Amino acid sequence: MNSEKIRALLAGVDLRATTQRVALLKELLEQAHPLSVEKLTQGMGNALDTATVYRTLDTFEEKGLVRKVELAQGRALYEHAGEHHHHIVCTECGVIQDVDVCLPKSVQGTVQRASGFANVNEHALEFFGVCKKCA
Amino acid sequence: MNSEKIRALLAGVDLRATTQRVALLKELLEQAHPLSVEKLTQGMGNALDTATVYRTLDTFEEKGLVRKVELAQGRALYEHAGEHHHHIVCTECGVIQDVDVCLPKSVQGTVQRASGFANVNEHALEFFGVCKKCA
DNA sequence: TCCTAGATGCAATTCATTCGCATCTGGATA
DNA sequence: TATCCAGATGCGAATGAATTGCATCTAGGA
Repeated sequence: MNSEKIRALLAGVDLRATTQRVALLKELLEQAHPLSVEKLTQGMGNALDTATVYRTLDTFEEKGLVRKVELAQGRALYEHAGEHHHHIVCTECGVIQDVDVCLPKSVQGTVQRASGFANVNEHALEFFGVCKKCA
Repeated sequence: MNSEKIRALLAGVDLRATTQRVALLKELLEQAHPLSVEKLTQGMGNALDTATVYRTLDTFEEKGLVRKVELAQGRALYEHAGEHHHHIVCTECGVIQDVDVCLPKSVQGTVQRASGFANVNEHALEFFGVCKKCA
């Protein structure tokens, strides 16, 4: 993914293409799985300040560029917001993998009726197991 | 729920029935929904030290008495481990409600085959929406 | 090229959670 | 029932992710 495409992505959501934003978005696109702020920062050679990474990720999330994934104990993970999908986590080593399984479409409607909520917009689904390497 | 029953629950999982454990378990059973450590402590009149609450909840979790629910931003919630169920969270006010919807039984098997994991033991499923009051 | 709203870096802060350690106590034993 | 001690608790200090205040810098339009 070259810089121009990344700058176009930023322009598409009305964000100034700062050096830091380009670097961070590139990192998120290249590492196509959920990453902690620490890993992201390391991946960019510690060039960005931690506070900047947090603020930028928040901005990206508001613009729909990234998704925040709360899987790990005590630290948030972020991934580029491609198509809707879920994850499976190894309870031994913590490795995270995408899965393409999702809920039957009818479920959110069922939940809405059963819960009495005015509407149901999203869901999060994670599986936990043991990966081959750890088994 | 009287103290004797609670002491029996503790004995059933080989835990000493201390004043603190009885109080905490009682609180968890009476408030039948996920609670933060802060709410739990308040609910017991701030009688227990925070560190004790954390340590006791960890112990309860190991023994299968409580389940830790990671829903809120930056703070864990705990609920008495009754039967397997999921939650729906209001994205406006944060209220959490149980839902009895679950995945079709076949899904974990599908995930196992698709992911290449050695086994799939658990899953977490949360819905997000807007409750009637906030709509 | 100039100008400024917005972005960044740095340091200090917040806040949930954990830990070290001295003291206390449940419950088994004599 | 009195004694004893492994395990539990309280307190305070420490940790670590995340946030914030503020001075400085810069992207990008004028």
